[in-house]
Amino acid sequence: MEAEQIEQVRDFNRYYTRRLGLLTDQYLGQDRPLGQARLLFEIGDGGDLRDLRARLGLDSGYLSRLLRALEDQGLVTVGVHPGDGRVRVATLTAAGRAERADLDDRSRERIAGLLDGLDDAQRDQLLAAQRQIHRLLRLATVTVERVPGAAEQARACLRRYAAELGERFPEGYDAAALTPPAEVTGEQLLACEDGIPVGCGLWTHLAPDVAEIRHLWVAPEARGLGLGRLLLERLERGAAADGVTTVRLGTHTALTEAIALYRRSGYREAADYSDSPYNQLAFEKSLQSS
Amino acid sequence: MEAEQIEQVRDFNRYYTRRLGLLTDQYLGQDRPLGQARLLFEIGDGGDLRDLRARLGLDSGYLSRLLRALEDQGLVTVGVHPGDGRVRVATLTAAGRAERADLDDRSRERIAGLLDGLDDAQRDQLLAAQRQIHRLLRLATVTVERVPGAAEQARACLRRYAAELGERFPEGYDAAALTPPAEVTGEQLLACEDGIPVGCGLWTHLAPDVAEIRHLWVAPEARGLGLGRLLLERLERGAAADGVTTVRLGTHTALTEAIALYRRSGYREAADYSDSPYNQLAFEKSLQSS
DNA sequence: GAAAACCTCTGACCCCGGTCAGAGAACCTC
DNA sequence: GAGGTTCTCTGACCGGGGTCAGAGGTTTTC
Repeated sequence: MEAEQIEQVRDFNRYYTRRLGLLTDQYLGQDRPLGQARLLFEIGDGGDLRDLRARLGLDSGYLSRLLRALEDQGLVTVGVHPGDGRVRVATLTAAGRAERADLDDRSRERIAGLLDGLDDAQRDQLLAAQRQIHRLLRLATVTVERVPGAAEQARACLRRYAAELGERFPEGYDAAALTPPAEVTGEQLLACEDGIPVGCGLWTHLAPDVAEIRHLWVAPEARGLGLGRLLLERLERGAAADGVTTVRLGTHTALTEAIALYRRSGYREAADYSDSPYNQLAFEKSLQSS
Repeated sequence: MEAEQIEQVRDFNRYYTRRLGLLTDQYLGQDRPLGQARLLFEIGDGGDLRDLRARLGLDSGYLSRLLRALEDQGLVTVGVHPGDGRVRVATLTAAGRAERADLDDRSRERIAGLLDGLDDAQRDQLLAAQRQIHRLLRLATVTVERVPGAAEQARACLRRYAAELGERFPEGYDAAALTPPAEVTGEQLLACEDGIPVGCGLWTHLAPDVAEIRHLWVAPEARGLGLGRLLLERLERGAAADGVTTVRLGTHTALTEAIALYRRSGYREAADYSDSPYNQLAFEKSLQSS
């Protein structure tokens, strides 16, 4: 990686935070301490203090005092949780909601003021570039790790996968078919974003030089990042390193994005090799060592 | 402007600042208060306390205490200004320079760690998108205002313009030729970024329905933003509103970017209308009312 | 029903960023 | 050289963010 690229990113960050400081921090800290403002937003439609503390990462004493301040201003009421007398819940009063909406408006106005200086085409360019950066940064922070077949996080992914297939297949889906093989002879990968699982995939041996890729799935909230391609490439690389020269996989005609991904990645339709009723299409790819 | 666009910008800002908080603030405030870290950077190769105060916007008492803290840590020495005994100057010690370099490195490493998750093509995309945003934000914050012909900031622009022409014209340039007409019958525009002049331009009447555009210039530090085009459009719009149907302008063959801009903007080469020796090329455009 | 676990609040405390008033030294002007 | 100006430092002060220990309730467990 070039030092110049790093410098450019730093420059951009400097510029952007400076501009943003003018756009964001000030609007929040208008006449209210920042902590209070953040809390006002986070309370939203009410919440346990326990939750709020966790979400904002606050000390219990600190939170308590912030809430008192907001209560004194008539923006918040704190009551007892109906189910558990130890827990307390905060809710916004009408004045609190108005105040929050007001902060929100001011923020929006600032952004509008900025966008005002651009014409339509330029605005579209700006938004497109932002989407691009957002996408790339998310992708860059995703970690992909090898995990044992029984890993709980991987199973959680498979459960979500099964639920999705049940919705998407016209004939429904029997979750039993997704159970991972008793022992994975290849490897299973788990993708996490900020510690939360957002994708998985595995390959096993069908023969010493033939592998099957299965359970390749990306969580809906992480789609469009290019994570499917990333997982697929890692799986292929792992298999190739293990002597595999041919990769097969089966899929269902309802999974159109997956099929498109396979085609883009060099897979060609092949004779069916599986007896699963859900594998309506079979694909194959030879791995050239590179 | 669509509410949705504003929301998207806000979302991006939220995401980016969160990510950046992990990338930037922490590295600075590693084990040193933020104020001290900023000061460490700003001192650089030494500087008057007076300057530092102005640049960082600090109270003299506060600065004094920050410096004491850094001095106690052996990172900075404060001496007397050779020329003026009242003024004091701060310089980094070897340890101070090392510390600064260290902070710098840590920042760089964070960025490198982020970019690590991307392949070459994605990195290029990221940088391109950042450049795009940077450009558009700068353009969005530029203000363009009508100013009287004698405005000091406009004259400053013209002086810089003349200096540049002197360098770029093989035959040199006589600054007298740039003096604005005694009275501008049209209007003069001044573009400023953060209050600093970065461009200018004006039009005057050659006849009731014919205008000449002159002194269209963009400061080197603001080139590539699309500011030239912006100024040109505003001038044309202003002239059109005043009944002008034909705009003329003359330029020099050495000013290739300007010529390209005129061509892009619908100007066609025309017969020379001016007697200025620097106007080697003449352009003309009819304004259709729109 | 007693002990343990859980949740919240209170008071005390810390550091940092920031401001103010005034003292003191050096400089400039006349 | 007197008097005003400029620059810096010191001490005092404030508010906000943040942490800690412990008191006091409520709930769960045994």
